[in-house]
Amino acid sequence: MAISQEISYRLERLILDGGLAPEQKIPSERQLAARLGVSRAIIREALHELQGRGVIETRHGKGSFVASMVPGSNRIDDQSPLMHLFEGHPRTLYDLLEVREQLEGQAAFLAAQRATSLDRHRITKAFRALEETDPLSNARADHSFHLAIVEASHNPVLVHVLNSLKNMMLMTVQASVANLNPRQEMRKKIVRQHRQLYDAVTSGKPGAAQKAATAHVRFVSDAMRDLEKEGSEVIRMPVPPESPARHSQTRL
Amino acid sequence: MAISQEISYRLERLILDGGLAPEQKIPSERQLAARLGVSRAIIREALHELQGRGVIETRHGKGSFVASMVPGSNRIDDQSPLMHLFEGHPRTLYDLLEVREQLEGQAAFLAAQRATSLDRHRITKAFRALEETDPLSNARADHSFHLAIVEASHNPVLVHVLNSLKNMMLMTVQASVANLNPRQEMRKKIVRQHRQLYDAVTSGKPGAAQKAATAHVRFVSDAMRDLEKEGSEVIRMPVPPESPARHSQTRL
DNA sequence: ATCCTGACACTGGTCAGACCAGTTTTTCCT
DNA sequence: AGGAAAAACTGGTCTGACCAGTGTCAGGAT
Repeated sequence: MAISQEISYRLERLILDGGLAPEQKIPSERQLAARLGVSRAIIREALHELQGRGVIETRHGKGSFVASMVPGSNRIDDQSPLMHLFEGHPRTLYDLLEVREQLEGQAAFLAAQRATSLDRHRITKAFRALEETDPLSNARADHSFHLAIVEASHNPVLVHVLNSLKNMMLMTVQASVANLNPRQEMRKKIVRQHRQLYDAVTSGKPGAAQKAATAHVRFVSDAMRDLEKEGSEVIRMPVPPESPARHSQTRL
Repeated sequence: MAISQEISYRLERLILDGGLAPEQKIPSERQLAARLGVSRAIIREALHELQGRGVIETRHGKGSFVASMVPGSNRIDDQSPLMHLFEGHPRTLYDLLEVREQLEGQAAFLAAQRATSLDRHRITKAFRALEETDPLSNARADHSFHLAIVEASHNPVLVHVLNSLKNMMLMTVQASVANLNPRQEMRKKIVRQHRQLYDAVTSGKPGAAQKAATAHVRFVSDAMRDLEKEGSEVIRMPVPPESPARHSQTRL
């Protein structure tokens, strides 16, 4: 393994083990180079690696600092590189929602057509949980609800594609919930949309289900766009990954 | 912002947009340095940043390569379990076409809305090639045509998702062409569908474009279903992978 | 005494050129 | 033609220089 990678690895370990606290300043590049007996270029490459990973931040003229991580100490290193792409490119959020709008609509359509009684049971369960859940853990309930519908589409490819987008979906759902929930009217509208979607799917109305799903995603997207205009922070930290027992998973 | 970060950003974007496909080799550090007019150290720092977030992989003596990651870090390629599913269960072909129908429709819709003159030029070129090509190499021309439209949607997520389905898409397109082309009436219909799609997209009619695209995919899907009933072999070997000169490459 | 100002000593950012170490291609001798 | 040496790639590392922000602190003007 390259030296720069060994060093980035060591530094990361040091930080994660608590040797270096968040916001704490990291020794200067020249100091590190001298102390570790390597050239400064190597140190810079190692730091850039950590930077790319979001572990540290670097400020010209000041130095490098351990990035302050989210409260809750979820340092579970995300498995999806795309996450990072995301953070840097907010526009991608809307690109994603654009695709989601379509796929969720299709999933709802197919779910309404194909859902078995077992599927409907799962969807109902998720829907109830969503209604009863406090807004805080709402993001996950929200996601579970949508997931149940997607799986009811009985299209493995659709499930797979959307599953690939899981992390990002979680993030957008999270973002939407985090930002939209505080607003009572928003929340009410969203709840109503969920109800419409639920009704359409469980009562077997494909067209209505599709409309409800696309409208829902569209609404969330538009709402976030508005929020952004107001200057609010839209992008949020991802929800810590969970791996719920996925029944469809076995089909893949 | 530092130059190295601008560069890593640009490369990232390039990859996101599908300009650089997974497993594809990135120009050598010295080439990039020369082409971008910066020192090699900068290039290395940028690459280390991308490396840190798992976007690329670097092999000593060989070069740097786009990590085979797909939206959500799940690869939907030959190594994917999906592919195995495929072999044993032709039904997946129709699941795939179901999703494609939707996404191609959306892509066509967006392309009709957003295509720049350059995009239209590319689409036109691909379309002409498609018309002039003999049925044998038609599969690739067909794919290129659809790809040009997808890229004109200017939605990186859409591009990337469809790009990760590339192998499977090629397979289906190939299957369709191989099976449908021999039948004169079929071929004529398909040509007419392509023409409709082309006209709608280049003349900026989103609704018509979407209809044309979904109808096309639907037609192909139905036609194959019919063929299957007749006992013909539908599934074919995938087209040998090629790495066509991607126009985005020049943006480096 | 207080407030500015400017020199200086930090910090990271960039560059040039060199050499080492793997990998691939080319060349040329057998 | 076959195979081994040589050359031409690739990334990995080092050195030393200079530029560009930031902070400090002494000294002069008020």
